[in-house]
Amino acid sequence: MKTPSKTLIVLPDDAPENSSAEQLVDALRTKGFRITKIRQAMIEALVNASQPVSAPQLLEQVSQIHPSVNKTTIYRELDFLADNKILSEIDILDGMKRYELLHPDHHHHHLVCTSCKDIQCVEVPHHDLHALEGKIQQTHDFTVQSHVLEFFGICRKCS
Amino acid sequence: MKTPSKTLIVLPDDAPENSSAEQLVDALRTKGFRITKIRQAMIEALVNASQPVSAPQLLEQVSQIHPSVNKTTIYRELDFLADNKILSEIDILDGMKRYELLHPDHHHHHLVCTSCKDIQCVEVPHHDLHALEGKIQQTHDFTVQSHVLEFFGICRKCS
DNA sequence: GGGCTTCTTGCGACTCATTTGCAAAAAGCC
DNA sequence: GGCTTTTTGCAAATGAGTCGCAAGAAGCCC
Repeated sequence: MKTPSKTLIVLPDDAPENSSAEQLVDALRTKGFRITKIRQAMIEALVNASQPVSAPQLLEQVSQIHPSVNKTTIYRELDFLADNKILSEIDILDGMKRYELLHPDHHHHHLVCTSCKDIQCVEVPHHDLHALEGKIQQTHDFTVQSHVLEFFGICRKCS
Repeated sequence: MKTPSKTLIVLPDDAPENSSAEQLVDALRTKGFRITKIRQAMIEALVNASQPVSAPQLLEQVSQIHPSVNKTTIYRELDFLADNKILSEIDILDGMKRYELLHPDHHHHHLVCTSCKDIQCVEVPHHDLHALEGKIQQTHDFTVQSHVLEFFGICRKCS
């Protein structure tokens, strides 16, 4: 079975980005927020990132363009971007949070290689999880707002 | 639909513990490990815990019996117990790991209340996740070793 | 019980992600 | 340009988790 099954959609590495830095910046400007050099640089770094990035990684990247950026600014900006639904936080259990662009129309999960720490995306059929969440709601009187589903293992390169 | 469905087994709050502190201690002794006062106290605390506990929480609990315990000991002991398949680690995204007894015959997930931080358990039908892992293996050349699946939302008391 | 070996523990210092308060700097707007 | 409000930098603090090492306890044999 070499072709992707109907219930598991492979995200090709060269999938077109569906939100560019300019679009995101414009949306923020429209909402009345200021567009500073650092905000701009962070959004660009995040748009260009091939994998979820951590705050320390972003600090290093942004420092190359704006050598005086402070880590506090990076953290505050990450919170700001997450509050504005531009970023989502993910946790690969290595002691720090990572961030990636939030694509409003598609929600995916990750394959984390425990050897090289590489992170791939997988799209999991959502009706299954939704059905499950519905059952949880009924049997546990619990209103599910979100979930975390990540897979850990060994990627092709490391196996 | 008031009765639990076939695919979602509710774990009642008063479910009998299937591993007592004595059994766990005996198993460790049989494997040749020493049973120290702190090891004993930690196992008891974990057996009696109604929810997954963090290292700082355990430190506080154990301190009440052994006021001189050091946090380093707590962390080392948690690693030891996890290595010996007595504990499993869980992550509710609040910045620290939590631990609970590992029940070899049943694997479950959690419902984390984002308001009061209460954690309930849910057993999720495993064949679904296994089927998914099999597909991931084929389509991504990725050998899945473990996964994390946790649900976040609002519990009955907080709604 | 005494002594021995090895496993555990306490201590102190350290790392590192993340947070806080405050005053200075920059953005957007008139 | 000047004003108001948002952002930023800095310095210091917090808090989880880790490390090296020497002292303390468990289990064991006599």
